[in-house]
Amino acid sequence: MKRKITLKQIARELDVSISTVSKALRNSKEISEDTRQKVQAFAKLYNYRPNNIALSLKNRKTKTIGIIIPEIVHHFFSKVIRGIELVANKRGYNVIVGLSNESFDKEVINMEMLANGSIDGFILSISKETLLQQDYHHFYETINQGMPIVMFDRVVNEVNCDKVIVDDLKGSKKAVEQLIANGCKNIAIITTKDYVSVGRLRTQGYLEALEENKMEPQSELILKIVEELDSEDHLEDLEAEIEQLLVNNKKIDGVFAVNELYALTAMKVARRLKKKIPEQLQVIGFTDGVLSKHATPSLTTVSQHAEEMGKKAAELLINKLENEDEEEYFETHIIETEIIKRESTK
Amino acid sequence: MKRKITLKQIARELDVSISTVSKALRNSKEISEDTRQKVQAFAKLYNYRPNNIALSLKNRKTKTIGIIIPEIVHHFFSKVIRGIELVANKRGYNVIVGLSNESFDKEVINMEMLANGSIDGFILSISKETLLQQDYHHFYETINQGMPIVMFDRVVNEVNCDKVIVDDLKGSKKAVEQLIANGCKNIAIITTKDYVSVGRLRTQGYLEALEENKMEPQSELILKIVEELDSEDHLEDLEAEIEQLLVNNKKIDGVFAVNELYALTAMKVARRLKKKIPEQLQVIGFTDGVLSKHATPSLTTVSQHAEEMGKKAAELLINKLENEDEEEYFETHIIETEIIKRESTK
DNA sequence: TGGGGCATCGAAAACGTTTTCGTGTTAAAA
DNA sequence: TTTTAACACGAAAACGTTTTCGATGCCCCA
Repeated sequence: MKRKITLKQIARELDVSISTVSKALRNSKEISEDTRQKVQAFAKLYNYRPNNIALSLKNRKTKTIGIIIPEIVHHFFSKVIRGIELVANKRGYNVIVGLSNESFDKEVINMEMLANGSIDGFILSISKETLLQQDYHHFYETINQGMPIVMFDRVVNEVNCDKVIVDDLKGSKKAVEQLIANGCKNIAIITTKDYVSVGRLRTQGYLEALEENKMEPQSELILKIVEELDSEDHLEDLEAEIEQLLVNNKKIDGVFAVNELYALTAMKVARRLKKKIPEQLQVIGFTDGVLSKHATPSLTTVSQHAEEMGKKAAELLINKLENEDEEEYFETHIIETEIIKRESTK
Repeated sequence: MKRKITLKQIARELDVSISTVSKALRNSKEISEDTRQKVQAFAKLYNYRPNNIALSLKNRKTKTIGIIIPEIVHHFFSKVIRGIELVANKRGYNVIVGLSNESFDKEVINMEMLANGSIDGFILSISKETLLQQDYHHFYETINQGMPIVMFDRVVNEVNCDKVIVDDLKGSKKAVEQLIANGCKNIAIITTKDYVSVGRLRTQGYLEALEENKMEPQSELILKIVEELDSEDHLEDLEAEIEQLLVNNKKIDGVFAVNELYALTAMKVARRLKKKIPEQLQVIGFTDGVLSKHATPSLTTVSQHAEEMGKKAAELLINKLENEDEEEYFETHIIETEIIKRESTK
């Protein structure tokens, strides 16, 4: 077991100074052809690689970017990570991830751990608890210390930074319009509580679509799920709530769900209630994940191009990192949604 | 925008030496109560945090572990990451991920990027291409440099390191035995080519189960899929192959698939062929993912406890990192599988 | 012969820590 | 009064780089 070789060791072996070795390896013309060859040969033989940590300390940049997301076992987030990793790697950056697990405290702790020199900038999606408490001091502080942040998907207006979002409002509007065009007269929405910004916006899109089509919104067709039911352990409760919605409102012929789980559960309940999909009930979900494609019937969804989001976020961040001199200017990039038609709609 | 404050700045402001500041902050009793208070107050006021990079350089350890996986948009791998992150964080470590994208070159490059001081050890799952080429020099080299590796799931005997695997053989054997117990007489297997170790082992488990139950293996019931068809773009080809299997062998009344996708596709094809599940055809899949739970009918699976694997791998690695003095000793931890019964079996 | 200029190299600082060792001061012991 | 020991602090090295600035030696030309 031999430790990694350093400049100092090479210098000692070849009986030259450390500076000479360093310069020789970087092909400085200060060094004679002879010594250059000698040093490079030796370095190659011993497979010398500069120590990243030392370089980070010297350059005051680590060439790694920190990702903070609420959850990684999630198709959307893992796709975003893949996108980030793709462009990050291409541009010579590494990626270090922290999970907030939807908790405010873990979000703060994770950010503090990484902000102490480990990374050059953040790409993050805000945890639900943080959104609920509306406490954003940790974002302000890191930004204040000169560390750029790019937020994606779950963002917040109060914080001044680059953002990458999907056009939730327009996306859900398009989805509901699709249902209307398909002949639905009574469209229900299954959404989250309003403090989740994406839920709120999607609800708003639903309402706007109805309004613009002269359809009266009916409060009993709007089901706002408390997030506790999102967990796998509470599937039955979720089913019960949706079942109640469908049973109490037999006229419902279209369902727009703000995520995959809600949509699939709705289809499951509908099947139990002997409602034919899409003949009697059409369903569209937001978030195009694996489930949608492989469901029976397969689910029509609003795709939010998660990987694109990741790529864009990484580009924004790295651009900012590599042009520090630029004046302050924050961009909010909107990723267009796209309706992917499958079997759950006519 | 104020940069993060350093010991040197504190020292200058308070007109003491850097060493004094450092000691005061670490509550050294070398420092008088007075100065200690003064320094700590000042540090708190300016929210001083030691620079991680400097600490890493000094201590020659980074307190971060590198993960290399073939793919992150994958329920199994993201669950493993979550497990790793959980115990890593609890023990004060960060996690940095690299994706090999099933490519040998990217695996090597990623490992080289991280091995130059950025991390203390690796947790990885080998890419398919590496398994195919059987070129493991990058593993040997990093181990040789004193950097420990823990492999999980896709491991290889040739490399001497800690491993965490699921008992693929026993797991698939249990699954097939379950099918036999449920009355299946002609059980097909949908598996991968043999160079994927997990595929090979699961096939072996299938064969052993048949043998021990005095059932003759029939080569026409063994379908080995080339990995190119795994991609989302080749779903039709995959379906075609499976359809051929089922059409050519009408007697098949049980299917064991080595992953979720194969199992779900089998069910889809069966439905098209008007085969009732589970009455006429029972299906069990390996890998318990989201798809299984939400499929219709929901899929009976062999769960491999991905999160447990991650946790165990992280524990093995960190233990090794924190007891460097120990003599060489490598452990292969086997995670027990568990059959989760759902609707696709009787 | 003296000096200018070039080619080649080394010393040292810097990045931000921790830690060892030394030093000066003061109070207690002899 | 002198010696000793405790106390409080600072200097410096070390981790592994890169880079600036000198320093040497040599050749060439006046």
